[in-house]
Amino acid sequence: MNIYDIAERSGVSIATVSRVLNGSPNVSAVTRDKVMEIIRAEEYTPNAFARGLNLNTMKIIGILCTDISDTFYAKAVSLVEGLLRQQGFDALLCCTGNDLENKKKYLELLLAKRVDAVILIGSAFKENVDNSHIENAAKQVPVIIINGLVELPNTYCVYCDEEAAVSDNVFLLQKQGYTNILYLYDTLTYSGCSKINGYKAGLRRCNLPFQENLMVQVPKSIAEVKDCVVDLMERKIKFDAIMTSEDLLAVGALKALEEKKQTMPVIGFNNSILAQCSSPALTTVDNMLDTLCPAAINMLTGILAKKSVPQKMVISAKLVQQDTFQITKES
Amino acid sequence: MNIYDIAERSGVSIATVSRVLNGSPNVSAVTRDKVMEIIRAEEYTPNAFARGLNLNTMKIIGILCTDISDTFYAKAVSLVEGLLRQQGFDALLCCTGNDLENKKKYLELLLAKRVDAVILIGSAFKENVDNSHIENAAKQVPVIIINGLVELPNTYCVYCDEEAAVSDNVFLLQKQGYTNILYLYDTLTYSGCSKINGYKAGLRRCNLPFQENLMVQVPKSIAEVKDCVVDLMERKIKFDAIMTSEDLLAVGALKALEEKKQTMPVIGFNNSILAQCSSPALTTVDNMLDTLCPAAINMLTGILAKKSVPQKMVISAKLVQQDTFQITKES
DNA sequence: TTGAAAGCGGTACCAT
DNA sequence: ATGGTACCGCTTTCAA
Repeated sequence: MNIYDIAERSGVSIATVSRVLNGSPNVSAVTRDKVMEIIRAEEYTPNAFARGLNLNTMKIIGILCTDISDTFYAKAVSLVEGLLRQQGFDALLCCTGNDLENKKKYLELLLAKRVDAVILIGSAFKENVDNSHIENAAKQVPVIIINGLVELPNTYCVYCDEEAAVSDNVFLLQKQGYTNILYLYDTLTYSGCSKINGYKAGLRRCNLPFQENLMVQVPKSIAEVKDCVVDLMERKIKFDAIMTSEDLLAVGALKALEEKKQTMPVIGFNNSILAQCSSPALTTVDNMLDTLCPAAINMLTGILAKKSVPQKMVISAKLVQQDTFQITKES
Repeated sequence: MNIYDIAERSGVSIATVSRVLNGSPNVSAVTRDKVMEIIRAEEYTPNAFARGLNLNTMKIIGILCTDISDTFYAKAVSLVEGLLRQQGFDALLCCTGNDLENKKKYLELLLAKRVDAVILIGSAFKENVDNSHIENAAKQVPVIIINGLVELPNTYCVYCDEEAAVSDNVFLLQKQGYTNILYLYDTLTYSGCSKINGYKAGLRRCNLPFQENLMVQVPKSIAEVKDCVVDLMERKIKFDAIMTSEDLLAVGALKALEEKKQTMPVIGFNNSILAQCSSPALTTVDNMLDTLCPAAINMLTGILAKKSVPQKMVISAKLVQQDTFQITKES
């Protein structure tokens, strides 16, 4: 069933059927009704490929993320997908993992499908050496980065000032007398590095020394983090508070503390469901996905509508105080 | 840049360029090399819409799930997306929520995009009354249901025997002397109902009475579940073990137990990351997504290759014993 | 091995 | 308000 069949059955030309389909005002009510009736009766749906070929768009946005089974990305994708749909777009999802070759390959796959734009979720897409794949992509379609920073033509970033957030946390901990702050991180993405910078900046701000052995890289696994932290404690590394680059790591740290029957402030990152699950509930940093995602989609629609939009938008994070650390009144 | 440009620049016809692009053997090596060189030099990518229009496929599979921010669905989508990509498909993601109207609407949106097949993740898509939308969809493309059961022409289901799993758990608990088992559930999807049936079947199997007030529906929120369970305890409802339809609910229950300084067996469902996060780590049921998803994709590729595949595949669940309940040796 | 040309199913311009 | 038709960029059949 195609537009020719509908035209024939309704006794009009395909041009008129097309007008009806696209809600053109230049159709008489009588004709419109007649055509619509046939369309409904035949349960006709226009061929999206043919439309795409003409209009050069199928209203599909490519979403790239490293791993959607990670609660943080899952939440981001969930928000983005919903917002895109509100705007009449579909979301083509592509999970790349952390391998650069895959990221490049998948980005090209998305572009080959002629998506209208690409949204990169997470800073894992900013490589430290070579961002040429993003640069090339941006030559074809707008590239929006959520929670990452890549400054190139036709790329737009919406992110949270995680560096400041971590620095602030160091400051808050120090203010309450915690001066040996263990910092656990997993990846060295742009975001990962920002947080480390924040950690160091926070220490400087508080005139605290940076201690090499208090900044440790751990695998992204609760059990392994737990083992690492237990190991640190058994090796008598001295620390009186823990900050992490991700809630998951903090949960591992909590398990270590529990095992060693110790207690100290712990601050996670991402305000994920894990922070509520752990016991005690984790104090964590909300990096404001609920704000970032709508902002990103606004940017996107602005860009596609050829409006002028800022290339960069920074939002400050928010500390969510649960059981593992509370700001005292005076601080 | 289109196939005509490439043809012109390489001094051949578009037919030949097309052959080169599609790896046809009927092209001389010389011609092939010449054309490929131009293609590379011009960074030409064939227009997917035009291809789609001809071949009537863009190799895109629609994925419907109710909520991808739920860890269970996130994991399923993650697996499915990766497997599809291995097979050269892209995934068009669509999160519907639980509203039937939305489910219908979004299913039609996917079909309008001419996806090659639809994968429904979760039993939430089997409505108790009206599954006509699925039936209609299946008239156009194969419909695969992961962890749900809908028996209609051109629909294929891969699911886990959750009823048996719950029943078995009741049996195991009873064997260790727990006879007043609280069952917490949230939704009454097909899966939700199966589990309830399993709970009742388990009780019958053990000659235990079904107690109305030990089967309670709760909101899908840790804090609210906790409040509910605390409330039950304060109302002196007697129970000595807890089973839930989802890990999240079990986490809430654990929080209640912690608050009331009580301890008893708790068994969650889904083997999600939440089960590892909670403290103590939750004993939970693995509904075998790692097996279900590959099986589903195998089915799908079989169907699209016009091979004969079974319409239904059932896999048994597996109890993952962590800290909140262990099977003793003799049981 | 290669090319010409007919579709695929729409959109939109130009007439009427 | 309506119709005729060129065109979007590719695949594929048929001839040569």
